Amino acid sequence: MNYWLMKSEPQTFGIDHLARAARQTAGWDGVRNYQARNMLRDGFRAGDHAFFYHSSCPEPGIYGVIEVVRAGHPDPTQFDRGSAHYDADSDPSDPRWYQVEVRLLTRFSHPVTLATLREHAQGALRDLALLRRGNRLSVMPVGAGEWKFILRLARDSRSS
DNA sequence: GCCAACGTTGGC
DNA sequence: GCCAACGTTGGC
Repeated sequence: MNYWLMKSEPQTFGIDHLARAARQTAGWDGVRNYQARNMLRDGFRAGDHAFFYHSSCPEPGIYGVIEVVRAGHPDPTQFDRGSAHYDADSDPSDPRWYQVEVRLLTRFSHPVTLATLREHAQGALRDLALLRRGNRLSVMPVGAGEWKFILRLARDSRSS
């Protein structure tokens, strides 16, 4: 099983949206970055887990855990003229953009904030892609050790 | 709203 | 292929 971190702006699609979705499942669409696309297409497997990260909001951080229920497949919004993510240059016979389908597993009662993650930037989370300077990837891998460590932070913040 | 950092575009 | 201009991301 692989571990990931997936970013979204809660104004657009946050963990509450996923919680209210049918079967608490949704396509993670709209990713328009080639490096992220490659991970969605080639790296994600059904059964993988991911942190749901909220960006560009009052309290950036990890708000819960989601599970990949369907591996990479073409993102339908690229062919939808009405979509903000429509891509006129994408060829249906050779789609350019991919999505995965995710299901909500756990919503943390308190988020693991970016500030908390940064407290460990020199320690257990020194290799976390999220904390790398200038990182703008919306999808990124998380190591097994980092995963466990962050889950522990979530548990600790719950009891505080 | 500001700004740093990065990706993409397009002229050459 | 280079690189300047531009657009986007995302924290603050």
